[in-house]
Amino acid sequence: MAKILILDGNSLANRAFYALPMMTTADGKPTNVLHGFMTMLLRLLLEQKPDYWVVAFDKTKATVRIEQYADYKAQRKETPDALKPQFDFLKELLTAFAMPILECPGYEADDIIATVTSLAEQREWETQIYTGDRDALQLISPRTTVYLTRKGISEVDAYDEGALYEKYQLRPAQIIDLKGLMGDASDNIPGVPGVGEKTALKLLWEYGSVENVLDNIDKISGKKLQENLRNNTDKALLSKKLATMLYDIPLEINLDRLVYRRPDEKTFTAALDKYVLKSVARIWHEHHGAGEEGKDTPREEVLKPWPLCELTGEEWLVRLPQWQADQATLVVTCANTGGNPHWARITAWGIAAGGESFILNWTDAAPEVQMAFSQLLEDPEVPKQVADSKVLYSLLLNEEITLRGVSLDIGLAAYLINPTRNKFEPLELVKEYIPGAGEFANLAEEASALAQVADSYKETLEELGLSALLHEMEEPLSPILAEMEKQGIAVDVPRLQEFGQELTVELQRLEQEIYADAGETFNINSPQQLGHILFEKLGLPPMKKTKTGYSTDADTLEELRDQHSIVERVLDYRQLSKLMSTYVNGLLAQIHEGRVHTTFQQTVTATGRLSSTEPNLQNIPIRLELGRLLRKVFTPTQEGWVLLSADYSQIELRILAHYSQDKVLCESFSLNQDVHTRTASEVFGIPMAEVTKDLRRKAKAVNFGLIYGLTDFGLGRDLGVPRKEAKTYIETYFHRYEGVKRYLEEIVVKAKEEGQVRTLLNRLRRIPELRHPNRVQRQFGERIAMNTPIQGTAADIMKLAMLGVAEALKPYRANLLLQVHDELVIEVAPEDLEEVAKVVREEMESAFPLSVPLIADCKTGPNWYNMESYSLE
DNA sequence: TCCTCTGCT
DNA sequence: TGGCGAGCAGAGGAT
Repeated sequence: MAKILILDGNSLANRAFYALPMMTTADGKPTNVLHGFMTMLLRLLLEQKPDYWVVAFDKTKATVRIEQYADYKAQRKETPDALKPQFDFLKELLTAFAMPILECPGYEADDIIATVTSLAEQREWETQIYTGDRDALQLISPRTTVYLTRKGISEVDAYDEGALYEKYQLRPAQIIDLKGLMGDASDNIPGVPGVGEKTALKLLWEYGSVENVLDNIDKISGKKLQENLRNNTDKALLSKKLATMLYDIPLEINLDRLVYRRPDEKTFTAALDKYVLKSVARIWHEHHGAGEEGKDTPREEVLKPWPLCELTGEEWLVRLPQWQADQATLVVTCANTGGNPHWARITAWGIAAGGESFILNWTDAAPEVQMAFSQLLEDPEVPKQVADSKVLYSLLLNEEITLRGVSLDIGLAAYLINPTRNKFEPLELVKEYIPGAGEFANLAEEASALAQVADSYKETLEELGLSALLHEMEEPLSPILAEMEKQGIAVDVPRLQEFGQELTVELQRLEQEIYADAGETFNINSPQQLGHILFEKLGLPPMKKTKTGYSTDADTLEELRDQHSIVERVLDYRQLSKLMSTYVNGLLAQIHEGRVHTTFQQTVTATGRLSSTEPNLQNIPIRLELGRLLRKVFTPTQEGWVLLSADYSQIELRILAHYSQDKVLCESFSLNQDVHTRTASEVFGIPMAEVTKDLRRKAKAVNFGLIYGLTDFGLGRDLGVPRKEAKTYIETYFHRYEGVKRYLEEIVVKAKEEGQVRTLLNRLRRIPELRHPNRVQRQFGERIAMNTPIQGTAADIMKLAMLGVAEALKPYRANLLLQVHDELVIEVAPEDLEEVAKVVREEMESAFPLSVPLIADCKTGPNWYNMESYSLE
């Protein structure tokens, strides 16, 4: 994990000034701050060996906080004359030291620190903040520690979550509440009169936050205190706001630029001389001097490619069998002809083994050499470490080689360690542990760099308890996905073209009618132009706005449907045009020899689901009949075979039942009831037999909402009922399903404590949003905390099921084709259908035992549209 | 490259 | 106080 140090320049300079005796150069320039600051900096460099670091400074006096509160920092003493010029000297010195400096007009160093911290959190870096300002304690997290100066600046106290709790019994987010109540004399933040640290802490222990304290004034003991709180609610809330560090300052910050770099010796020495900082120079040369390699060698220099060993054809024929006999661990990378891995060809290999690196030109290799390397790749006993095994499986299938013995997929490892990261190129994977790594000159360097980080990945996986998930689920899934992609699904091209022609006719007709309605031609696909026609020319009432103008989305148009004939036509046009562009044309462009070969992305989603691209076969229309017809074009590849679709019934609600152990929900599944009908019966207080369609629909929306982190707003919008009504549904639901309520509350509390959630199979997702100062962001984090264990566990179970199904299908004439989150699509020879359906269902239902039954329903048919339920009983 | 819109679970 | 159910991919327009 990379480490970043963030220093509060103003705060530390102030501390240094008051802590150290006056020092001056011969011509009278004050230098005590320079001395103190640089000493600290060099010590941190030596002891902490940061990969990245930065000093933040206040830029000007006019801060956004003054706009909020005119007296902000008004009391503050004028900066002493001996300190003032030292800021410029210090910045000059730091620049000579190649230390990154950040300033932002109108904002304080605090806000820069908060912003950098939040960026570092996103990258999951270990973050250390050095400051004398206790406000920074609000930034503490599992990966962020705040070091507060004690006595001058040479001694610091480390505050992590534990230390903070020990000292104040507060969570980091409550620091701003503390300030809100007690204020801060040095910043002239008022707080509540008569409330000091003692009282503020007592109130927070009891009520948690400023808002909650103010909501419960009546319950607080002490008449005077009650009165003070009552008369100063504004001050308390304002003070809290002033103490909140701002994350979203208008400053482009590229964390990569904050990488530690060794200063240019001459420049730095000259600057030290200028300010006569002899002891600083001595420390620098003692520990960081030119001849002293290794002591503080920045990590960017650690990446030393293993020596490149060039082998002749004969030498390869000796070396390859040798590796195979030794069962040597190989790190393997390759280059290919580019484009889609489903048909790209491998051109060269990079190999790292035993401290040496190699390049094998594949295109021109002798057949014997190719054969020897193939054997190595196919030998399950020869462990291979790779960056992206699924792509490698695919590429090797094109060479008619079956890769076996992948012992570490570093890309998948990185995904499990942080499923929200989005870069998985080898260089990015290497940078995680060797931050300064530059571009690779060739494949050998790439392989040797990967080899040097492989163990670090393994350690991190072990620490996070993710090794089993990697080796027993994700890695074995990769070859299965590669096979599914390779197999592809057949598309009835003439039928698709015909469908496209029908759409085209309809589209042209609608287009003309819309132009006639509008009285002019325009681009219907442009929301902007459409908005102009609807709301300006035709005078329809705008319902809502987007960032760039009027909203013209389906909800809006639905509201306006009756007001003008153009509206319905636009809705129809949109539907058809989506089908035409995305599905007809999109699909036709992806067809190779009558089939489409999607790519399943295994490292994209934050929850552990797969995603599907080029083409996306996980969003083929089904809801509306017209779109659903598209499914007719998806057929088995072989004449006479049939498609089998098996999907989990209500898997997410079953997982919720398992997690929450809610009596009603569990009973509902154990009795195999229709869960939405049962919910309607509970919420509306009527027998199940009397539940109407409409009540069931409402209950269904509630059940769905639960999984996503229910809000009355969202439910109300979905059901088209007032928010208040939605609220009563939710309240009644939670009254009847107390276990669910308790579970959802507990998971949020736990997530806040740990800053992360896990699925049943231990998949991890960190949720930095939970400690974001913005409440909207925080609530977003809470919904993630509720949804991810459920959605992620469903993804886990499906992946386990796929491993079982793939194995179970081997004896049969059947191919796994698609996974659509809770559904598997398989093509199968009709004579094997009965048995295949049986084993698929068994594998899916027994993939992972929950405390309620898992049910998979099978359907079968000649294409993906005409599917009929298939049951064995 | 971002935004809006729409398709799926 | 205003803003919001979760997770994705792709097309087309505007910038």
